[in-house]
Amino acid sequence: MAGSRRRALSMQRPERLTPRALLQERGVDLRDVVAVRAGGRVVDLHTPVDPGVELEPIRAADPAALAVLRHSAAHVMADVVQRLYPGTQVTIGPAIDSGFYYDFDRPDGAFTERDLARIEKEMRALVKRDVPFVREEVDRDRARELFAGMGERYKVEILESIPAGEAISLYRHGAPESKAGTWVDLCEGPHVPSTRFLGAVKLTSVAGAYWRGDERRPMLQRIYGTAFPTEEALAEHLARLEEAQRRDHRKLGKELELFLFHEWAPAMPFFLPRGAHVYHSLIDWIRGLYRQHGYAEVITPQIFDRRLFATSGHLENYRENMYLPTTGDAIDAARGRLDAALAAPDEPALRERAARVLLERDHPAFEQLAQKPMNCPSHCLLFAHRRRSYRELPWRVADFGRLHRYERGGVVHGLARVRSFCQDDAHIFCTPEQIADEVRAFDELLFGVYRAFGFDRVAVKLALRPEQRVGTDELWDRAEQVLEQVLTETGVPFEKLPGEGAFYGPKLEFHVTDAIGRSWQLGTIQLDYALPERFGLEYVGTDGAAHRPVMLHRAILGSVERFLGIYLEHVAGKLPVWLAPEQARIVTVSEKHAEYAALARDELVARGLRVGLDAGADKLGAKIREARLARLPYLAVVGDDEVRDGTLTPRAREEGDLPAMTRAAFAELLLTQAEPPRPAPRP
RNA sequence: GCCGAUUUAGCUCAGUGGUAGAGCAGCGGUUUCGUAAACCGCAGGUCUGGGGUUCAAAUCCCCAAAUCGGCUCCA
Repeated sequence: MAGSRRRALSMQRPERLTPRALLQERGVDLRDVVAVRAGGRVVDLHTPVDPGVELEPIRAADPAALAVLRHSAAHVMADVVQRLYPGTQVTIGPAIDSGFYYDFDRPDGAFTERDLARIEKEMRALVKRDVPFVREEVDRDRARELFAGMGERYKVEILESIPAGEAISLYRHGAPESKAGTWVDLCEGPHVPSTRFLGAVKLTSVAGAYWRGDERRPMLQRIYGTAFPTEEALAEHLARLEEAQRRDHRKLGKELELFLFHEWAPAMPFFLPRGAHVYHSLIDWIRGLYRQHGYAEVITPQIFDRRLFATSGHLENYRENMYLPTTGDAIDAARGRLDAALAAPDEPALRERAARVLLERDHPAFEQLAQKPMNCPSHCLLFAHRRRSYRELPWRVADFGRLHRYERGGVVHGLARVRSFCQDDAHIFCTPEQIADEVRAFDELLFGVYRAFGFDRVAVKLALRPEQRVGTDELWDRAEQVLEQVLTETGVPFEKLPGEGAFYGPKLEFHVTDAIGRSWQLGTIQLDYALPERFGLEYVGTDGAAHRPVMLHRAILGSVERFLGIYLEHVAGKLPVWLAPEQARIVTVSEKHAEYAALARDELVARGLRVGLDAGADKLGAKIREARLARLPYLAVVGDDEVRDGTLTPRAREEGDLPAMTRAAFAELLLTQAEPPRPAPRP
């Protein structure tokens, strides 16, 4: 066994030294060395390594140091928590992208903001004392005895899940001479040499989290925090968080009067005129691209007989996310039958029927209808409505239909996750031979669209078959293969996500990185052999025989709602001229200039521009402030000079003051920028 | 759905058991002004909804809803 041989080797070779000793020999300054990279692994300075292994110090400023530092901060936090709140058990506490967390099982309730402040204070004190971290390898039985003795049930469970033969390591920190003693955790490491390296720690929030992420297991208390080598780095991080808060699309949506929510339609956005304008502009732009790329747009119903979704498999596989509406008539009829049955309680047959009405799900009045959560099934009906020829393929059907999906209360979030939305959805019906070309063409179109919006970093993921799925394994094999092949051919780097595919087919996911470094999934293309099968779709091939088409589900923006939210945050509410609901506003210096300002506004509006007018009694400064807060691309000042010369003095959102220009020149300036972008080919 | 928090005027928020407040926005008036907030006044509230405790509830307790941060799930 590898583990025991490693131990045996180390016994034979007592010359194994610690990286600290080895680096000191080489005269390396160790003051800011957090850990070392030793033959591809990150290890502590005090963990002996095999002689001759390549050592590369990781210094505090190195990005790789952050994870080590934060994981150590999690230990310090757990130590403090267990001292302050006796009886609390520890579970796991990893470093994450933005910091770290530790999950606790605390018998006497949840942690409050106040608790966080208290814990943070104690952590700082411990950091200041600069106590060392020490690693110790022990055998499994000793570790079990240790944690069982401390009553740490979760640690014992983790211990049991460590594969036999793997080394069991403990980490201690603390001052044995002090009253607090040392604190020990079952941990793989590595850790910083001593608490001094945790330059700046901050606890950020508390949350519930299931043990091992499983909603059937106990709910634990998770404390989130973050740590940086210096106070400056922490301050920078907090500033970034504030920036994200400033850009929050929910806040911008309210401030810029784009959309709102109401508790009578939870998680279903209402778009105000300005928001609706942006929304429609996005759709119109995509529509224009469709015309160039051989798509045909269709309109399909909202509500269907249940048989549509029984055929597609949605009622079986997607039921928990579906709205199953009914009609007043159906309810009244059911109620009538129920009343009649209850009025004749001596009739066993009627009583039985009443019982069935009460059971609702057995009664035909319920679940007769289904609100569509996806467009694909109705597109299958369109395909099937007459005989199709191979000459018609690929048939690309686009649909901006409104979709409704019931999402659990805790998961909805602004525009990012809603219950009513539309996608830039299209389905491509094609022959198996056409798949690769279609995926390639889509890929090209998608990258062009993202670049047009300023999303330059795109990550591609290949989501493979999930557990709950329709279709045979052979179909899945073929589908997964073809997607992987196209990606490999086009040379797009990608990551595989096992188990993440849709229930009807594997998919490519396209994730963009926004202006402040966050990643969002937007587009997707999904391969589907199953739906054509279920709907019995066929086309006549060159051979005169019937063949089954393949279906590709694809979207570039994803949901228009979600895209709008992400894009608003990407541009911090500063919509470009082509999308801005109000492209410019004429503001007057005083009310004397109102007449000329109205004339200028009318002229611009007549040229198709979206121009507002502020001729009110406020001072110029106030009007400018208001226009700036509304993030208007341009304002144009009108005072005595402009009225005299027949000009406007524009002020641009980005460039600031511009020289006075004629009204026609200003119109030209706006018109050139009002042109929607053209998706550029990949460089 | 689960854990925790929040909900007071259109918006942002103060008010912790004893007569509901501020700023901004709105409306009216005064001012007619040159690049991020003129001045004065007026109006605006079943304190999210329902139930309870109390002489008395925005405030304490219970139930529900919505929202926020997470978990789980996803476009």
